[in-house]
Amino acid sequence: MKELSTRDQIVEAADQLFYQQGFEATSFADIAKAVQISRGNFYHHFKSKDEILESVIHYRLVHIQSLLDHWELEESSPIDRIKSFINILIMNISKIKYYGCPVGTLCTELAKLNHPSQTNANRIFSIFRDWLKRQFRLAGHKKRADELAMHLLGMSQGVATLASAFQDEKYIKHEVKQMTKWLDKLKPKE
Amino acid sequence: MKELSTRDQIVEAADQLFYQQGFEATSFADIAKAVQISRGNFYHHFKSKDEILESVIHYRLVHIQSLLDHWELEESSPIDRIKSFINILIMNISKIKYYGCPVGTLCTELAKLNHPSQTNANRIFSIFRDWLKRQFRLAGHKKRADELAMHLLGMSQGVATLASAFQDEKYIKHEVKQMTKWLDKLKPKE
DNA sequence: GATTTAATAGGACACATGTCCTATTTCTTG
DNA sequence: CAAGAAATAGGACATGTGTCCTATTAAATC
Repeated sequence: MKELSTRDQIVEAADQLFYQQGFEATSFADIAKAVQISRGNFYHHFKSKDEILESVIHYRLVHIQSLLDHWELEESSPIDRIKSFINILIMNISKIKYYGCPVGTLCTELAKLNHPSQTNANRIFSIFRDWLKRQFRLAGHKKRADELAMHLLGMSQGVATLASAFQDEKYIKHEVKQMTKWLDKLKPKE
Repeated sequence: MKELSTRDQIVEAADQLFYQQGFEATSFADIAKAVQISRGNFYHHFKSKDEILESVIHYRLVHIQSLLDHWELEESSPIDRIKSFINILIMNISKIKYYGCPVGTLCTELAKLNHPSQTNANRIFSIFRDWLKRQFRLAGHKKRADELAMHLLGMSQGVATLASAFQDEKYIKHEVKQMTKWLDKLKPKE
């Protein structure tokens, strides 16, 4: 059991709550209650709600980057790395079933709110996009790398959205199989 | 120019605002201002915000159903009908670029709010799903009909989500082409 | 034309929320 | 140990929101 600073506890609690309830629907009081601190203490660490959001986005950026770095070392072939990406859907299947994709749902909400942090949140998508692009390029898809990256990103977004609407885990599993098959059949054209 | 009842004006304004700003982020005052009526008058037509939401969902259900019915009459082959569905992404491209899919984003938000109307909103997805399923079956895909319907629904959801995150119309157009190609290459297995 | 019903306006009210302030406690540092 | 800084608590405040009430006007019905 790690000893986390109050600030980190707040960020982690906010991260979860923003994911499960949405940013707007999550109040200061909600987060304070989750961490079991007073609102006053809260304000000592974060001057505003937007500041928490910034920290949560940064927290996610770092977390995801380290995940991708890990795969870069762990898996030997680019195709296997991409499969690790696809497998996120399986790893988080029970949460996705209820709350969809944490990245997609946040970006969508911030877009509607026209929130200043919108651009920063979209960077999370960009990290995935660039990483996937890199893997596809390494796999020999020189010119289509970005196109394929976007396609795969879009697929997983759609799966997450539908899965949460229909609360259907079986659908996720089936689509993951299809995506893996699609990946294996992909042949470099150049 | 049609003469719309105040009630219908409210529903249409709420429909737009819920799409562009989200349900939670849209206040009574916002809708009242859009229709240019007082809050008092407002409350005469709708007792609560949830009641407006119910009406908006019903409004969308009816609208979409009539759209699908129209395609059923207009297009002769099931494949062409499915292409009409795919083409929604092009018809609404400029709005999707900013706000994503009206169905997906609403269902996602209501899921996070754990809102009572969640089930009703998901019915919009079901209308599309059942209709697509029907078309695929007519096209000869007996056993895979629902699977293919869900796949196509998921694809378009993903496209809408990513397109709004990256504000990229070109991506939409490209994916639509891919989907159309995929559809043409689909061969019934039985 | 008189009476009832619907529509509209504008304000009142309770509540939650983000923000901020001021004490008190705990920790750090010289 | 003493002095300063950081952390925590709890309450104050303005604002916005959903809800509701009471008048006044317009429409409909007999």
